[in-house]
Amino acid sequence: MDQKYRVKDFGLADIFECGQCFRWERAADGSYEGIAGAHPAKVVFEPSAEDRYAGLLTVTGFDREDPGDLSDFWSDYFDLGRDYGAIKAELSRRDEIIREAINFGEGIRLLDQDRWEALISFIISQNNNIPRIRKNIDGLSELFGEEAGEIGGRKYHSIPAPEKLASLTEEDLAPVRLGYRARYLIEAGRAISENGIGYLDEHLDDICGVGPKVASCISLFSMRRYDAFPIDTWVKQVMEKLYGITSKKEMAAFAEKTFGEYGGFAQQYLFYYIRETSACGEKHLAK
DNA sequence: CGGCAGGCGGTTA
DNA sequence: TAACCGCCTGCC
Repeated sequence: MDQKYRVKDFGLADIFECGQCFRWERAADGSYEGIAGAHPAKVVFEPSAEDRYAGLLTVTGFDREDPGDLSDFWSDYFDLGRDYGAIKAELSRRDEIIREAINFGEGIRLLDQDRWEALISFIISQNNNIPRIRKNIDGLSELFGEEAGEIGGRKYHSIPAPEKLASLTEEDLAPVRLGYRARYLIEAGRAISENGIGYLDEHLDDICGVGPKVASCISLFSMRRYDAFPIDTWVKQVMEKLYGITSKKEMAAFAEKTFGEYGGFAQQYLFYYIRETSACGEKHLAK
């Protein structure tokens, strides 16, 4: 069943390539196919003639079983209720330097992702590179997740549930090539299957394998903590380049002072900007 | 071959 | 509390 939305401040590449998610893939025509939680879908955006960041968004679901009405699910997922124009204007007003980054990623929106999916994804992301992160998540899902649907002959699987992960051994997970992260995933499975997903509200950083950066990503991308400002190697690069700040501590203080409750949005604009414009980013994308 | 990729846990001072 | 080190893996 198709869902159609009139959107603005919206760009598929900006949204899916700005570092917040790992399970969407660009097709030759610029549409994306992927899966959010247990919902596989094809996402098409047709920009208007006047504004390439405004137009018609069509989400076509390919759920294996009838999921019921997903119009609200996708609206929430793409954060369609938020006025990104206002956020961009406010950030630009607070800080002139970030304008360049915002101008570069005008179509970015913060996806409202599933907490369990975010927890697993960002544990896997540590000391890792994006192609391999994607590979790890796909492999984990294909081997141990539930079949969720099929798009054009390709089967999509959800990330295995906490109970499923808790039942596995590191040996079971060896084919996924997670390295030392396998143990962290199993322990996360145990923590959540025993205590429920609400455990993350108070104990996110008690989970083994979740340090400050990973916790910050999970908070921002799945717990609506929009003030979170994850500082990774890319953000370090861009803060040094644009602001001349060198220490992580100063970066955090600057972000809190300058971007405040919009830190997460600022982080996404900055991350995407440096990833897509730096020589390192170009090299990475070429592969 | 060493270096590195969207860090973290553990140890040490 | 801060600084440092080793780490699975895959690709340069």
